[in-house]
Amino acid sequence: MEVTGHISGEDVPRRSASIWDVARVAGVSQQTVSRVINGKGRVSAETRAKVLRVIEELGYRPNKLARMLAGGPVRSVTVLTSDTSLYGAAATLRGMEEAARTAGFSVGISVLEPGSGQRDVAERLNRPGEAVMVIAYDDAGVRALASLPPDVPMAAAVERRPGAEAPDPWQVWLDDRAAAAHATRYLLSLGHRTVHYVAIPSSTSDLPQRTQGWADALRAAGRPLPEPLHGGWSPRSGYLAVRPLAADPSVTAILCGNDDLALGVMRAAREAGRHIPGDLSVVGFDDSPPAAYLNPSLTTVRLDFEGLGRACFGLLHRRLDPQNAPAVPAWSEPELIVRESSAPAPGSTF
Amino acid sequence: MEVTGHISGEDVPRRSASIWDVARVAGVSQQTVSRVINGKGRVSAETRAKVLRVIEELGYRPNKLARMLAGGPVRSVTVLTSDTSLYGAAATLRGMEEAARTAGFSVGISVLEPGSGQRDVAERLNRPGEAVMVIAYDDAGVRALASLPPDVPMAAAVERRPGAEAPDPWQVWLDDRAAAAHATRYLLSLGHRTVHYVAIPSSTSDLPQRTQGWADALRAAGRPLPEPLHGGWSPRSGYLAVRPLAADPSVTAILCGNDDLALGVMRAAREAGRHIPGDLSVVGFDDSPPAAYLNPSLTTVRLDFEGLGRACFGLLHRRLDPQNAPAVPAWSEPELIVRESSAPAPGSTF
DNA sequence: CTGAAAGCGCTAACAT
DNA sequence: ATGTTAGCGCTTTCAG
Repeated sequence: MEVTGHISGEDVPRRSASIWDVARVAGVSQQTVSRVINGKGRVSAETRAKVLRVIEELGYRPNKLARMLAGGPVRSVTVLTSDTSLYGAAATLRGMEEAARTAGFSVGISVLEPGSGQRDVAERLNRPGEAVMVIAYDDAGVRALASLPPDVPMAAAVERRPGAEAPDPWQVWLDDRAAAAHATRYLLSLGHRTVHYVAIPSSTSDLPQRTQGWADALRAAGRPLPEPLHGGWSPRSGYLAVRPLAADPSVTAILCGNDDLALGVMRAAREAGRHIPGDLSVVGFDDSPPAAYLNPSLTTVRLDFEGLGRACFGLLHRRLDPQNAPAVPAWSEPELIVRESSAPAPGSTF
Repeated sequence: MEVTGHISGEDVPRRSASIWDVARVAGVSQQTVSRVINGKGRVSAETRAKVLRVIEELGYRPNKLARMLAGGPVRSVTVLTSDTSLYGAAATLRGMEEAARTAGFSVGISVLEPGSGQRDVAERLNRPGEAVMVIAYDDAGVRALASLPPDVPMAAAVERRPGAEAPDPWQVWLDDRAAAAHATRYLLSLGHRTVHYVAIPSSTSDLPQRTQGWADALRAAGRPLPEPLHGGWSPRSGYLAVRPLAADPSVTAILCGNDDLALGVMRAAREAGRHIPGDLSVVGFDDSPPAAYLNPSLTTVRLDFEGLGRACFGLLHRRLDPQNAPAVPAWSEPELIVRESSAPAPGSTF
């Protein structure tokens, strides 16, 4: 047999270096290596240099698992969310991540399945007591929030629960209700007799915030309150929800629970031969990136999801470390962005 | 001082129960509890029942960290991806998750920052040797893939590297090149003299697959090859990239690197007074959910990202457990979906 | 400044 | 069928 061993047997370590290997090679105690890594406790410059050199040499990387197990500093958060392809959740997530990363936290994400139970949620935590953020805009998120063990340090971005008198101090939300009311009043001000509403799925058993705001405004103005239409999250669901009404000339203004629904609604209306905004005004919710480029461009409520996500992390940070965490950053209130999809009611004198 | 202690001192465990607590209360050894939990080794039905009861009582939940540290079965994957708000990445992620969850793996996600370096990627792994999937459609993803330590078991969804003779067996991809060529030939067949292209950012230093496919088709047909336009990922970037050309009547067909770009392109064209598809045909890439509902609805290349994600996990699974992992599922090839945004060239006799 | 010892919660290998 | 013994890789004590 030829001697080829020394080529492939190039001293490849079977398993990556541990803190002990570094200590051994550097000729110091394992504890000293730990000190160098964490910058805690005083170590002579010389020793530190040597240790760092060996770390480089061996390609040593600390094992997070072990560190956490041993009760090291937390510095990590898990975000529980469902369906990252929805704009609101994705944008909130971005805000959370940015803030967490900036504060030196590493962030992991775990996606909730629609059918996930209580047991399942607990299962996702690496260890009891891990820090968690929840994006609870839909049913799965709300359930996850509810089934989180009470001892875990957490903060959540939620749809505000209607009538919550003493809101959980570890939750943040946008004032969807006021925003929906504002958008509705805007449409009424254009001369529309009433406004129809296509709802996104509710995260609560009660009326969702956006639906309530819409109803608030209609009631306050003494206008007829149509039955809300039930959409999902997708353009397709908006299309299907509105198709039965699309041709009805008495329907002149539709508010949608999100921009994707609005897209489907506009298509259903066009297919029914109606012109937007001439015959029908459509207003969305979210101001997602495509909204400004649609045809017609979409009047919509801009929501500061990223800011909300940053604030949510701010809350968590203060909870974990009340002494040193900076103040929770503010976020923007919802704002109506008027574009091409809304106009005075047909036949109105505006 | 009044005696209120027994009210608040309600025996609340300061820290959650460990396997030892269960063992102690159940009057068995800690190992027996482990056996019950994992269903390994024989335990008498009686003992098992008692242990389970105590587990329930104490609300005991195993600590994943400790389990992993101790070398327990892996059953967990981390997905590295950048920007989950892009349709392609989000859909791939969904496929990966579904497949992994189905196979009994828990999946965590870590989002790559655009500027993340080599060191940073290694940092995200909980322990050396953790199983990883990478979604490498953009620069950050490709860099992460490259800087992954060679010993980690991984699989990746990638844009195919041009000219890769021996493709990595742990990678999956869609044939973007052929799909782009097909879409381009389709436009030429409608009588367009040539086709312009708005590119998404490249993940490689070489020409991206979609750009190549487009060029392939043009060259094969002996048509002029315009300089590709460089877009980003957003509708806005498509809008900005095309605006300079939008009014040019010699531009009658534009292929876009994704649907969002196409949205921006269509708007730029309309603002320049051009009618779609009468004056200008626009074709997208991805067939994202909104595509069918746009005005006009978008002709686009449907890409099976979810299937690709499932296949990617299949690959990883076989790598981790060649004996028992099922065959890697197939995924669909790209398919051109013709809708309203494309039509015969103006003045053509088709 | 540095080292030794104990233990985080769990599983795998040996006992019995 | 169950218990005992080692670690996994790290961070806290506590001693020098």
